[in-house]
Amino acid sequence: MATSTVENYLKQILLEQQRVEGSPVPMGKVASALGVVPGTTTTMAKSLADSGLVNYAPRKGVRLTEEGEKLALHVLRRHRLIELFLVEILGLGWSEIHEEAEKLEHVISDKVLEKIDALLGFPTVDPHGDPIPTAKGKIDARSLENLSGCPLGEPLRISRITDQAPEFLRFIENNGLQPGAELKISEQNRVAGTLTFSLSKGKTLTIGASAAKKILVE
Amino acid sequence: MATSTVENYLKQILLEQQRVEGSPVPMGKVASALGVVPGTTTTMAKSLADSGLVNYAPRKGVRLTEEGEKLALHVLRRHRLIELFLVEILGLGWSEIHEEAEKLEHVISDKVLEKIDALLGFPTVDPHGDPIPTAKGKIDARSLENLSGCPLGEPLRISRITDQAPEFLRFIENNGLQPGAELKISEQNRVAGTLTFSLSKGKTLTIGASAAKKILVE
DNA sequence: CGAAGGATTTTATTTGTTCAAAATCAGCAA
DNA sequence: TTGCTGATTTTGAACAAATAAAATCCTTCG
Repeated sequence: MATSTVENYLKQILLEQQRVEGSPVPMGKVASALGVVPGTTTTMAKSLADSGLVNYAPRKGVRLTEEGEKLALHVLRRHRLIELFLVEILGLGWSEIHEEAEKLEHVISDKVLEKIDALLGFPTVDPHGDPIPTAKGKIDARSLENLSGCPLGEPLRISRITDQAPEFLRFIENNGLQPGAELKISEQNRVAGTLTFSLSKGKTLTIGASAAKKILVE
Repeated sequence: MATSTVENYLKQILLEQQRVEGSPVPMGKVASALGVVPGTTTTMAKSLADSGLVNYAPRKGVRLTEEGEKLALHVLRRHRLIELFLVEILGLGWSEIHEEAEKLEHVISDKVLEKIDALLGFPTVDPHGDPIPTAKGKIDARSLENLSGCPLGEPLRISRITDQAPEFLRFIENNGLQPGAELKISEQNRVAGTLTFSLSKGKTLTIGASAAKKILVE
């Protein structure tokens, strides 16, 4: 059985590789995502390759095999269902659930997971709007626009926040920018790197381009 | 911070030492309770002693220090609250919760634990009737009689089952012997080592002395 | 082309946890 | 007292995961 460490590597590789289609994930990316020194990931890459979970090309990077991806998706499913569970059932704050889920995802059995899934009514997205893989390993791969690339004036609905950092999430929460919130962009200043929009409740807000990139809408 | 392994040792030592008041817990007991070879526990005992969590007397055994006991009680609290949670909220079967809790108890944060505690209405016993230590580390130490030492004819109420083995718990469940069930002993055969009693619903059951010892009543 | 720089891999160590098997000890029995 | 037996400790080795620092390899730039 895969250790927590292995599960973390696989999950992280999955997350990295679904953002750059096709090419292998460089070891440096994996190392910084997991907070270990690069040397460690090289060692791990070899051992994952030995177990048939990734394809490893030295000096290039790794890519999940079919089996590795299946496992990674299962970990991701656990992670996201747990996050939703923590918010919906236990009433934890938006910004604190990621770390909790990070630990729980490795010890929750399938039995418990399916109970949670049922209790939540078989949801399809987690609190950040990230899609929850199904038990069979299917995941909604629909790609959304981020705020900074949207036309002015049109009504938009936030559907996903792609940054789990507590400070950022607290900012999102404090300003009512959770998935589901509706807004209209009123002004975009490319030079200043800012973007101004109004929320449905009339409030107006200005944020930087880097923050806007982390907010996906439809 | 204590690793899962350390937490397991402490919890197990606590469980052993509360059943034999005063004397140190021999290493052999610890080893078999944790399913490791005796040599391993000797090594661990020394390192726990170095951290000030136990007092270790070579060839005698270990005893928790105040600090060790505090930690152990906290682990036990997590374990028992989680068991109750799994039964009450997620609807898991009686006999399958122990193993689940065994893994979860090491990754649940205090924050989550207190949410669970509140959700359950601040319970004092887990599904097996075992007392749940408070957040402050107090535990109900009331000692109960076991079935095999009780007088005939008197009405008794089951309050605790002291064996977590799934097969035994399934037996208990199938015969309606959960904590709360009421019964009257009708016959005790010391020679045959059996004990017969009738449940409130009129059903009559005969069990062996070893099983009777694991059922505590009041 | 050749050197510089950044990313990656190697190598040698460390930490935590475990096992197998040999060595030691304590208490009891003859 | 001697010796046995069963419990405990020691010793040597393994595995998973990580680090630090030296070595190596691409790519690109002058």
